[in-house]
Amino acid sequence: MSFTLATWNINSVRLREPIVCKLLQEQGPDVLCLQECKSPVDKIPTEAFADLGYTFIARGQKGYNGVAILSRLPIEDVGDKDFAGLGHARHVAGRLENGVTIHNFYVPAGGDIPDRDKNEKFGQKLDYLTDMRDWFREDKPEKAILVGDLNIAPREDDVWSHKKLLKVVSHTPIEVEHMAETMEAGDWVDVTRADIPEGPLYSWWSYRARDWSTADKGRRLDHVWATSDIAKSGHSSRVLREARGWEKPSDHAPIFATFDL
DNA sequence: ATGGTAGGTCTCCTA
Repeated sequence: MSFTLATWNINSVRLREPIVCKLLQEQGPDVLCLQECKSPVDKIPTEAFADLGYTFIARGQKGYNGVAILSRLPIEDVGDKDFAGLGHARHVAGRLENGVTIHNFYVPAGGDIPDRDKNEKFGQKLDYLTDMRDWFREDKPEKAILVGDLNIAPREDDVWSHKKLLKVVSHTPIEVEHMAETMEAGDWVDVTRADIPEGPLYSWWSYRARDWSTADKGRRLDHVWATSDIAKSGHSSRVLREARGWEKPSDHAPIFATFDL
């Protein structure tokens, strides 16, 4: 069995219902994981997605955060976890009939100042990653895929300027360390980078840039990981960069990967 | 060094 999975920080699923449908129609992923739905679950516009053959699993809250998994394959809701006890809707998991578990994450952005003494949100981000690490250590994931907006660009070629971003939240050494520990704890493999080892693969460009594509000051904040037992079945990774230029775009582009299992 | 844009909600918070 082969299935294609996509992950996309949608920055309001209600406002962007048309481009979610466009993605489903034009790209036809079997599973689409969304982050920053910014909607209570009962206000997610699921009817249009259902008409295209997609069921959904979601966790939501008013105004902030929110994650959803749209799927045209049968999928079972296998729960969520409130990492770091923030009380935010940032994680949900589903299981496909082939036994593969899909974790959909929206890791806290962490505010502007990369110092937990001066900025509580940065501490929460680090704590969130530490809690993920401890959970994966305790309960070793198998046959699992982890996707989402992890809000960290770990490698030098994951940002437009490594030097200029070393002290910018998303690319600081302490965040990169925390991410590496989380990966190691779950024996996760970065499928996107296993597939495409070199060069920029940005998935986010600020709304504040005048000409985002020409300036191309992007970061790779969105990730597709798989546990090492199934990571080799992942292939055909890509970023749908054009989606950043669609009508009323999200500031993130979707990432794709296909798994043969 | 600074400010720039976007979304949700209800006046400013978050990204």
